[in-house]
Amino acid sequence: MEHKESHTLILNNIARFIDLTELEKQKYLSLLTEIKVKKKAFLMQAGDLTKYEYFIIKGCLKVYTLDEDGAPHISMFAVEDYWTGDMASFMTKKPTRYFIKATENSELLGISRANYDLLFQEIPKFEKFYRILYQKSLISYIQRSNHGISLTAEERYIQFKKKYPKIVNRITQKDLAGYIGITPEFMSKIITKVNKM
Amino acid sequence: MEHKESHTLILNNIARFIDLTELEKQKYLSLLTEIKVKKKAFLMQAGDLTKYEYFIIKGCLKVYTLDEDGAPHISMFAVEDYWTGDMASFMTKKPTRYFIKATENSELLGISRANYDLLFQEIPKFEKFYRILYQKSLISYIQRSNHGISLTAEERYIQFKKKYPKIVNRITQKDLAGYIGITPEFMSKIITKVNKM
DNA sequence: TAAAAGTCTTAAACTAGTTCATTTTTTTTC
DNA sequence: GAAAAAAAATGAACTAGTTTAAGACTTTTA
Repeated sequence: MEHKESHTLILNNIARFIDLTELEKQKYLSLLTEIKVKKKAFLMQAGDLTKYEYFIIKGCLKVYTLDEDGAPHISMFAVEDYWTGDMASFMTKKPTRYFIKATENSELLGISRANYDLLFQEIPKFEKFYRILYQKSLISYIQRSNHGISLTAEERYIQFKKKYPKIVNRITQKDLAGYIGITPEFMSKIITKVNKM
Repeated sequence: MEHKESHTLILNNIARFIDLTELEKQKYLSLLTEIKVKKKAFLMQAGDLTKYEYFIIKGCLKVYTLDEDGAPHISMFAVEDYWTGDMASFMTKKPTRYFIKATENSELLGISRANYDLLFQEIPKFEKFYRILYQKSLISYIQRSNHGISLTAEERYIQFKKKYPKIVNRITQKDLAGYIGITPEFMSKIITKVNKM
């Protein structure tokens, strides 16, 4: 059966780890909510209760916290075919400390907490999907947390370019600095230096 | 039914997220391997193929990599009731870049990759167990990777003491420095400073 | 399309964390 | 329980990254 483009995208993402029957696909899609968010608009702000976990169909968003001095620390950039949200807040139902802001006009599919719970009852195969999804995310966050404490800012920048070549060109240098964990001024120095190497 | 102490420990860990019948418990326990490792001995060294994922019954181990200069970067301390290993290498069946060394005489239960795969076939409920286990680990690694880039070494030390009060007293200052991501000399300075605050 | 707002660059003075070297204290080993 | 090995403390000289400030460039908005 033919699906609309956004549905094909998310079903392909899921098909990486589990096979669904046509009926299961329909059931799954019925649990999702379509969300559009314009450039510069917020999907989530600190203090909000986290309604959804999100899958990005189109666009780019930054996920960040603000420290006591008001400086942003970006924990991820979410683009097409990525999952994002604040899992801690989504699971505990406590207010989030994160902001999620679109850096481009974006289209997402969201799953609510109620539907997430329902999903496992109705299609237990999704336990496997999330088991593998979380396992892969875990591997990449373990590496990131090691790199954060063991590499210099310059090395982290080089790693980022290698790992996410397509994302580098879609974000500002300032936001990249917020992800690498340095000031925009020092980011500028690093880029100048690395580019002339 | 009565289980031996190490089995009670791991079954309680699993009972946090799923209920098993007595038969399932027996089946699960039959898939595990008992492992003992003496203080200063390695459970794993860079270059090894990762045979097991481990559950710690007793003792303490450090999981770390060595950088080009030979400096250790510790990614976790594993104590009683913790899970550890190198998930990336365990899943991909490629050699690990990690060392796991016992800092105390330790007893573990290991599950091999073959038995891990078998487990999901025989007791599909374990998909849920690992889904939740990985989800919780992910939440804590996301936080750690954010802290690594946004907090000062002193703040990371204070966080560590708050989060793992029992572990602080079981490890050397040098190893703690390797975890915080600083030199032992600077660790010494921070501790002196924080203790007189 | 002009003005406003935000981003990027550069530079000088500063601070957090490193390096290297030495001494003291604690732990391990025989 | 003495000797050896490892860990911890201290200090001086150094480097990676911050802060503040100002000017140039780019993007957004009316």
